[in-house]
Amino acid sequence: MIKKRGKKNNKNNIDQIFDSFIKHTIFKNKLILQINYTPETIPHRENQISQVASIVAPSLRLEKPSNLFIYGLTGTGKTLVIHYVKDQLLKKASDQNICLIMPYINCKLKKVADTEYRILAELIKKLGQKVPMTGLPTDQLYHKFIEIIDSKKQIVIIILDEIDNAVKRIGDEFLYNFTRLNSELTKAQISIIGISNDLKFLDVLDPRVRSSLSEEEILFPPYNALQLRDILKRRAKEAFKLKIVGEGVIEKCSAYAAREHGDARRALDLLRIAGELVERDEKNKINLDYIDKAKKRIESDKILIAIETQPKQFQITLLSIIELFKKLREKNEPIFTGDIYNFYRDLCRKTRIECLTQRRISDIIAEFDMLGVINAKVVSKGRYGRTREIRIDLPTHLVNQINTLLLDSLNL
DNA sequence: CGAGATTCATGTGAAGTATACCTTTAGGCTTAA
DNA sequence: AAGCCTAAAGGTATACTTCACATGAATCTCGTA
Repeated sequence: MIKKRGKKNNKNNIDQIFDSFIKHTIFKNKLILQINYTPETIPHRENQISQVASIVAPSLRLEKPSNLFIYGLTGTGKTLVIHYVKDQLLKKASDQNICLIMPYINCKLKKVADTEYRILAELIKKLGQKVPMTGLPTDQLYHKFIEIIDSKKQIVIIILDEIDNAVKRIGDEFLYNFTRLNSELTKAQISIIGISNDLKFLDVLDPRVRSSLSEEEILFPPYNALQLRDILKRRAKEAFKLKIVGEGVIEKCSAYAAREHGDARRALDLLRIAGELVERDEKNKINLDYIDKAKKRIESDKILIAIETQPKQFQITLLSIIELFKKLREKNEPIFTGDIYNFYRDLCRKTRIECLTQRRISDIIAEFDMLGVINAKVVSKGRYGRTREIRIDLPTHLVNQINTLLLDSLNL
């Protein structure tokens, strides 16, 4: 989002920008605020850490640990704790010369690990072998996987993050297969750690899968404002230079995040983005205004990135929704699937893009609903049929931003 | 007037198709003995 | 004869289409009070 400047002094300007970046940095170590950073200590999660640790500990004696199911809202430190314990355990295992591997898979990543096949493929890739992204029968991947693992006596702990996402998409059969994998193994043993953001996730599982997956369960409660403040303080101290963080900034961040069900990731993002904004403005103090600015930025950026990476047909569909939404904005009336499809078809005709069926568009709309970009609800309008009632609950400026992004990316 | 039938517009599931990609296999060509 | 390359054959996953049936409340119909 760098503003375009005149071409005349381009070089000078760039120089200036770079120079001020070097001179003006307010960060001591920005990595610390990044979400994938694993700190040396994880405050307020000691309990969970020791629980997880005691559950996976048997692996150090080459015994199969119980399957574990972890759940809690976003930003409650689930992934962080798992990574932490994983690192410690792997270190210990290599000290003791024990064969232990713990592949970590995030099942949410679209086009990477959102089908049974792709999860397996990813898993095999993590183990250092390559498989084609299409063309092979799924059970052949299972065989290959088993072959790799069963080559020696070892413990394999598969970590499936955001597992609820995968199950919603493709059903729970693959979990069943995974849990039964042990009976095919002779030397190695597998156990599974599932992580879910959805607290009710276990209820929708097949009872067989459910009982074997959740031999152990750990709930991660949300952080409260005090704990968030503590976490932020510790990280801010490491991340920023002295006297950068203004009065009350930490408090405000943690208050915001506490309101959003204690999401620590959010609080950290807030602080980091605020820092980046300050830096860009060449100031050297983070004050409360910047937190507000950062809050807006985060919300829009997340959505914009998600949209930018969608396939073309998804983008056209969304564009149709937005165009219709703009027409109806004043009246605040919802949009229906049929309207969208008509608009979409016209758009395709005009731009000579191949046109999908309504059946497919219906699914695409449902996917956008899952993504949270739009708000779709199936309603029956009695005599006038049944349809999805679609609304967009995003701030106007963001809708406009999405609109231009789509026009841009579709070359319209 | 109210219970039950009808209706509409589309949701939704299942099965089929097109595409892109994979492995296997057989034939043909090259090569080295 | 052995080795290597290539192309065809046979197979799969995925995205999409086609077909067919399911939904569910507003509206209609018609018997009854």
